[in-house]
This record gives sequence, C-alpha cells and structure tokens, in this order.
Amino acid sequence: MLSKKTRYAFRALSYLAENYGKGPILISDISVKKKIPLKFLENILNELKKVDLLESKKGKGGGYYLKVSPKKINLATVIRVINGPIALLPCVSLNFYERCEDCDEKHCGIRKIMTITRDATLKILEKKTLHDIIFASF
Amino acid sequence: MLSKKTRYAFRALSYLAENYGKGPILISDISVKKKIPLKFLENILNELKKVDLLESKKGKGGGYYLKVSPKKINLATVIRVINGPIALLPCVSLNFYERCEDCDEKHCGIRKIMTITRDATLKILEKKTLHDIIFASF
DNA sequence: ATAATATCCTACCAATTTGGTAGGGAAATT
DNA sequence: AATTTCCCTACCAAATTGGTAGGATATTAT
Repeated sequence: MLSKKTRYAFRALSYLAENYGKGPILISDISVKKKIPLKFLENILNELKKVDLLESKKGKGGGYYLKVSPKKINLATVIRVINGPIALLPCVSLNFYERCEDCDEKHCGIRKIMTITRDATLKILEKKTLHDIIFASF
Repeated sequence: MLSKKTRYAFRALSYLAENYGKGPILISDISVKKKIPLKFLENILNELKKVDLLESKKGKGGGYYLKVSPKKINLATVIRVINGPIALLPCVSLNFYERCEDCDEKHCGIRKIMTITRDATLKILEKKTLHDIIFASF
C-alpha cells in the first residue's frame, strides 16, 4: 500500500498541476486547500524538488510550481521518490534492487511471477501522468 | 513491498507444495530446510491454517500439509492472508476497502488509475498458483 | 496411564518505519 | 531593514515488523 505521505504528495502535485503555468503556489495554500499538515507538506515538496519535479521561489510572490508539464510527470516516478520501490520484492526492483539471501535467482519461481507483476504495474504507472489524474476526474 | 513474513510464507508453502501428498511435514523440518526462524514460522503456518489453506496433525507423525492441491492455491490469496491488501490504496481494495477522507470517489483521478493497476496485478496473482511457483523454477 | 511428540495459544519485546512537530536559518522582495 | 517564504536539522509518539518465551493442548506409542 502507498503511504499517507505518498497520497499527500499526489494531492499536492495534482493541485500544482491544476495551477500549472500560473506561477508559484504557496505551501500554506496547498496545505489549506488539500488539507495536508503544513510542516509535513514542506518535507514532501522539498523531496519532490530535490529530484527536479518541482521548482521553488523564495520571498513574497514565492512558492512551488511544477518544473515540467503535468503530462511529463508519471505516477511511477512520484511513487518511487516518496514511497520507494514499485516491485513487490527487492530482488525484482529496477530502481531499488537488492539480492535476496538463499535464493538462486535463475531458478526462483516466485521471482519470475513477481517480475511479470512488476512489468504489468509499471506499464500502467509509467504511462499515466498528473495530467491524467486531473482529467480522469471529470 | 511484501513483508519478510510473506516471503517466509511463500517459501514454506512451496516446500509443502513440493511435498504435497506425502503426509504431514514438521515445522522444524520446514524451518531448517527453508531457513525460517522456527517460532516465527509457527505463527505463519497457523494463520494459513486458520484460513483453510493448510491442515495440521498433532503428535508423532504430525505436522502441516496443504489442504488442497498446489494448483488451487493462488498467490493473491496468500498475500491477502499474510501481507494484507493488494491494491495500492484502501479505497480501491476489494477485500480491505476503506473510504478515504475528503475524496469524492466518483471524481477521483488517482482512484481510477489505482483501480486499473489493481486489476492488472490481480489478473496475474489470482491466476498464478503454488504449482506455478515450483514449476517456474526449472 | 504416562511419557513423548508436536501443534496451538498468549504474551511480550526490540528495532524500524511512519506521520508529524518545533524552531530557527537563508534567500528574495518591498 | 523588515517582511515573506522556502530550507534545514532535529526531535518525537504511535504503529508496524520481525521475532522470542513459555506453557497449554492434542495425539500417539509404550
């Protein structure tokens, strides 16, 4: 399951996506409109900034805004940044790979099935973007 | 990601699947062969028994064994018992549904995408069985 | 009967993760 | 210089995870 933090991230990002091109949006604005604890939201937005999904501006007239178009930010990317691996096992993760103990990967039946599952999931999450989120809501 | 407990469950179950029809298998045997902490494994097997995937026998000659054929135990079932929901959000879970706060489900874009993801995942995990795990390993 | 074998049950525990708060520092604007 | 707003470090409580301890209960063998 996705963490609460990840759900907050999606809510915040879709708000920024709705306001894409309208200049910086205040953290406090997002916090109020999307009902996300302000200080917790700060952390989230900062992490998203560090991976270059967001840009920020300080001082009056400042705030956060999407660095690229909502059509270019897919859900897999967001989940990986805030939530971690998408695969169900570390040994089949593309971005967070870890070898599993006592397991010959070549002959592991669970691994094979989990690889198929990962691919099916990624096929969707890498194609769907913030744009799809806001336009799927009508 | 699946918990370590769930991975233990799969390892134990595939061992029981390999020995299907050979009578009860000792917890201690599974524990040694599959390198799973004995007392922790006890819990796991017990949970699997409570949902009727396993049967047990006490006393000498006792142990655990699959209640039904390995072909009839799919991975989705196992994950749900030991790990919990398969969906990425509670509000799209079939077996662990919970309404999400401040969200109109009819118009929630995230929800729609997560529903599609859930279906794609289930399509695989409900079809693949313990039998597939042991025969995918050759 | 009773001893031995093996599962079952309740309770506990330490480490990690999650969700969140506090408070000040740094940069930009007025 | 004051104000505004993001940035950074540190801390904290609650929940979850991974595991242990110890005995109760059921079955079988002697």
